[in-house]
Amino acid sequence: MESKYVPQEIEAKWYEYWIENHLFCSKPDGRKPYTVVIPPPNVTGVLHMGHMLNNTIQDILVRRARMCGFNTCWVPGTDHASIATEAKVVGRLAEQGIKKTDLSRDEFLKHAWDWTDEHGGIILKQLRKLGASCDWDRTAFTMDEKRSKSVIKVFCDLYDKGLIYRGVRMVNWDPKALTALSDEEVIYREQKSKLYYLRYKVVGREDFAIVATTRPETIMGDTAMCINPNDAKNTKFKGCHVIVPLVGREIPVIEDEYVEMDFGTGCLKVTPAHDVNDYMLGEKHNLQSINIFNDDATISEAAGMYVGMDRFAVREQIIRDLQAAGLIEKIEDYDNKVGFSERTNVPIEPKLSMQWFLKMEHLAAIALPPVMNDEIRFYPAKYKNTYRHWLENIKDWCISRQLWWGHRIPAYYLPEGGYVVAENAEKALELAIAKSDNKDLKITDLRQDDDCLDTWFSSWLWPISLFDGINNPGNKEIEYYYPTADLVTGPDIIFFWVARMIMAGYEYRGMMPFNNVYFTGIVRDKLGRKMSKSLGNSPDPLMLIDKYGADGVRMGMMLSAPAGNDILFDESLCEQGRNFNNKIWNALRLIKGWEVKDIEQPESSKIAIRWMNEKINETAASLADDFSKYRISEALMTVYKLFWDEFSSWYLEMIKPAYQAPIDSATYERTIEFFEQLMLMLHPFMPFITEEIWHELAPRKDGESIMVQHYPTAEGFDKAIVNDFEVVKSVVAGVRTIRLQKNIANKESLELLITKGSHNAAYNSVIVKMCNLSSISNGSADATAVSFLVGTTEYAVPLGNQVDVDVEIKKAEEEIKYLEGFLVSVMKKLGNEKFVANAKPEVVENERKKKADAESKIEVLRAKLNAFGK
RNA sequence: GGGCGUUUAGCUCAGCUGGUUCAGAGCAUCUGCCUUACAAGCAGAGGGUCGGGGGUUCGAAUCCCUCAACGCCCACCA
Repeated sequence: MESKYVPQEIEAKWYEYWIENHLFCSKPDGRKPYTVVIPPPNVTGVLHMGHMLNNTIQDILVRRARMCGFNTCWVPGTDHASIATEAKVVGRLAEQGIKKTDLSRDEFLKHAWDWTDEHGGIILKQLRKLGASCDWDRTAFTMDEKRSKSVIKVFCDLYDKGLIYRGVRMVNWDPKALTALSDEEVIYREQKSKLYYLRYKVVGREDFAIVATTRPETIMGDTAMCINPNDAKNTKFKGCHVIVPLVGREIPVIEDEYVEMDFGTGCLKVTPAHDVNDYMLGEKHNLQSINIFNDDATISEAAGMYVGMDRFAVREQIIRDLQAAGLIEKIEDYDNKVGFSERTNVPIEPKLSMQWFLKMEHLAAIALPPVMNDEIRFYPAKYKNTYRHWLENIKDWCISRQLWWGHRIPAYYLPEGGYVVAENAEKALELAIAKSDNKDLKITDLRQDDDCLDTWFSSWLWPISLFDGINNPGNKEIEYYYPTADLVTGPDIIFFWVARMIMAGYEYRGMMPFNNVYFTGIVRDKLGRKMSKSLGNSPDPLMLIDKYGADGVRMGMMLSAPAGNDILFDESLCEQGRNFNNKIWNALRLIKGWEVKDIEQPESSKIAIRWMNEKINETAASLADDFSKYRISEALMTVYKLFWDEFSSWYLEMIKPAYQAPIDSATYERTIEFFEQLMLMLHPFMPFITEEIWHELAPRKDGESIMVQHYPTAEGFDKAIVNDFEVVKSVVAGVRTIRLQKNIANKESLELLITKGSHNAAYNSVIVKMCNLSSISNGSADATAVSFLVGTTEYAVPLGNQVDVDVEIKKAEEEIKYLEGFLVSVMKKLGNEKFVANAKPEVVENERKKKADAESKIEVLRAKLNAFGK
C-alpha cells in the first residue's frame, strides 16, 4: 500500500486465482445462459491489435453478463486456417530446402501438425494476459476430432440434399498457393496498367481489326474476336475471320451485345480459358477453349510459344515481339482493377477447373429474413444493407481447395469411374458396392478426393459444433447454450463468416446462431492508416500490456471504439487508462489511511452520502442503457467520470477528515460501500484492479470474487438531489473563483451570504467545507460577488441586489415568444390523432406535461411583466 | 457503374422521433499550484457560422434538396 502506483503483479495473481477457483467455467444449470463463441484466431497466429479490441469487447460483455446473474460461457478456440497455415508450413519447409511436392500427403500433414503444436495456442495464452474470461476447459480447434466429424457430416448431408455438386467452372485460381479460391477471397485493387491496341489481320483483306486488351499475353488463348452487332463502325468485320497476331491462328468474328461499343475500338478478343466473361461468351457461342497457363501461371505447352515463361515476363516479351512485328497500333495508360488473392497477395488467374460447389439459393433464403426483421440484430444496423445485398446476389460457393491442410473432402472415386460421398471409407465402400454392383470392391480400391474444404466450411458451424450439436443434435449442452447471445467480429468477415453461420444455424438448428452481432471497427494508427507489419505501425499488444497493464490497455482500446467506426489507436490512450488505474489505487490508499472512530457524523458528510448514493443510482441506470445499445465506450466513460470527478474530486473531498483526524464510522462504512459499487461497475472494463481493490475494501472469504457479485442496478434515482447538487458545485466554483480573483478576505460575510443565498440551506455545510470557509475572520459583505457566484438572479434577488428592470423585461418577452412557439408545436402533436393513438402513452403524457409547463411558465412571465408595469 | 456511411472544438467522438440537459464529453492546450491519496495529480481558463449553399418551420447540428470532400462495400467493361 506504500506505492503510489498499482503493482504490476496483481494481474497475473488474480488471473491465476480466477482459474484456480473455476470462475470461468460453465455447466448447464437452472440459470439463463449467456453464450459467446470466440471468433477463432488462426492457430499459428499471434495477438494483434484487432484481436485485442475484439476480445476486450467480448470480455466486457461476458463479465457484465456474469455479474448480471447469467450462466456465462465464453468458448475459446482456434482456426486451422487452411490456406494461411499451409502457406506458412510450405514456407518453413522451403527454408529447410524441402519442397511440398517432394513429400507425401501424410508427411506434409505431420509437418503441419508439428507446426500447429509448436505455435498453436500462443495466441490463447496471450488472451489470458489480457484478462479474457474464457472457459478454457472448452478450448476447441476447428480440426479437432469433434469439429472435423461435424464438418464431414455436414458435407455429406448437404450432398445428400443435392446442395453440393462437382463441376468444371471458371474459378479464381491462386497461382502461388496452387488452389482455387472463393469469390470472397479475391480482393480487387486499382492498378496502373496499359491498354494495348493489337492488330488482328482480316483474312482475305488488306485490313486490320484493332483490339484493345490489358493482357496481351493471353492472345495465345484467343479463339474468337467479338463485336457488338449494333456497332456500325465494326459491321465491316461481320462474318469475317481474323488472324491472331504472332500466333497466326485464324479465328472467327462473332457478334454479341455483351461488347461495349464505346470501349477501345469495340472489338474484343475472346479467351474463354482465361477470363470469366470470355468464358461465358465461349459457352454461348460454342468456342474452343485453349488453356495457355500451367497451375503456377507459367505458359503451358498448349500455348505453343513462350512455354515455361512466367505470365508477367511473357507480357513484356510479347509486347517487344509484337512491336517488332509492327502489330501494335498504340499503347495507352489505363487504370483497371486486378483481383488479388487475399492470402498470398498474388494476382489471381481465372481458371477453368473441376471443383466442388455448394448451392446457395436455399441457404440465402433462410438466412435473410431473420436479419431483416431484427430477430438477429446488427450493431451498427447499417450492415443489414450490406448483408441483404450479398444474399440477394449470391453465387454458389466454391468449397474445394487444392490443399492438404484441412478437412479432406469425403468423396471416394470408384475404379471404374463415378464417385460416392460418405462420412468414412467403410460407408463409402457400402455405397460403392451398391452403386457399381461389384461385391469384390475393397476400401483400397477407392480413391478419396485429394482436395480439402475451404476453412470457412468449418467456421460456419462453429456456434453449433462447439457444443457438438451436429454429431449429437439433442445433447444437453447444445440445447442449453444455443443460440449464443452476442457475436463480436469485424465487418470484413460478414460474408465469409457471419452470413454463413446464420445459414448453418437455421439449416442445422432451425434457429439463429446468435441474437446480436457487434461489428467492431478496424484498428488504425492515429493517422488513420491500417495497422500492418510492413508499415511497422502496429504496436505489440504484449509490450503495451507490460508498459501500461492489461487494465490500462483495455481501457485505452475502449475509450475510442464506438461500434462500427474504425478506431484510431493512440498509445496515449493506454496512458490515460494507466492513469485512471492509478487514480483508483490512490483513492484506496486515502481511505485505508483513515482512522475510524465512533464519533458524530458531520452534516456535510450526510449530505455527501445522500448525493453520492443518487449519483451512483443515476450512473447505474445510464450504464444499463448504454449496454443495452452496445455503447460500450460510452459506458466506460460514464464510469470513468463517476469515479474521477464525482467520487474522487467531490465526494472524497467532502467527507475527508482533517489531517490526522479520525473519520466517523457511519461515513466510513458508506464510503466503503460506494467504493465497492464503483468497482463493481468498473469490473467488466478493468477486471484486475477492481478485483484487487474489492479484496482490500473488506475481508473476503477464500474463493470469493468480484467477478460473480451483482452488477449495480437502479430502479431510479432522485433527480432533484442530483440537480441541487449541481447548484452547490457551481456555488463552490464561484466562491473559489471570486476568492481568487477579488482576493476576498472576508470569509464570514461570504459564508453568511451563501447561507442566505443558497436555495437550500442544508447544503451550506458542504459549501463551507469545500470552500475552506471553516475559519472565520471579520470583514464586510460583497453582494456582487455572491450574486455572481450563485449565478442567477433568482438567488441574487433575495440578497438585496438591484435588478436591471429593462433586462428582465427583455428576457421575459423573449422567453414568452419562445414558449408560444413551443406551444404551437406541442398542440400540433397533441392534435394529431395518429400521434396520440400510436405513440407510447408516456410520450404523449410527456407532451401534455410540456404543454402544461409552458402554459404556466407563460402565465408567470406575464404576471412578472405586469408587475414591471408592462 | 450501383449501394451505404461520414463531415460538430487542435484530436477522437456524443448529440434518440426538430425546442430549456443544445452547442457537449474525453484528450490535448494555456494559467496557477510539488496543498499530508494521487504532479501518472489539484484548481481554473480559452476554444466551434455543427462541410458549403438553398428550402420547410414560430424555431434546424437535427427534416428535405443540392454541391463538395473522405471512407467502406458490391459489380464481368476487355
